[in-house]
Amino acid sequence: MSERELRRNLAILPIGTVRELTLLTDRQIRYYEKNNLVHPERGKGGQRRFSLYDVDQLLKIKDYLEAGDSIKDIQEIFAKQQRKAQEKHNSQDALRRSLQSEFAKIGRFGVK
DNA sequence: CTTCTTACA
DNA sequence: TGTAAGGA
Repeated sequence: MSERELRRNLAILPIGTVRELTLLTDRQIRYYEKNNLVHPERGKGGQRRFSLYDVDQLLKIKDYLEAGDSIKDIQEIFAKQQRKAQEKHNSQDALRRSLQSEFAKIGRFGVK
């Protein structure tokens, strides 16, 4: 994982901050978590710690809900997005391996 | 004071 | 979804 991704997924925001950032109520945020739409970590005392990624997901949830989608619809949308992201990663990984292989061949001919 | 869970005159 | 209750 890149450092950029790591920071985006750093869970440090308390629910109060997330509430202000998303304009959602604590009730709604916890409800969406119960429905597996967001997965905040738990810190001391069982308190939720959200990452910027979680905030982003919550904003998407709000938009989808306002667009008329149900919780289930959103669960499916996220599942689909996750599959696509996975495929993209696999693809990039394959390209990386391919390039590494090509450069290795060139290297063997002593080109410096 | 903030957050957590549970429950519903 | 809101909100009260009772702890942490």
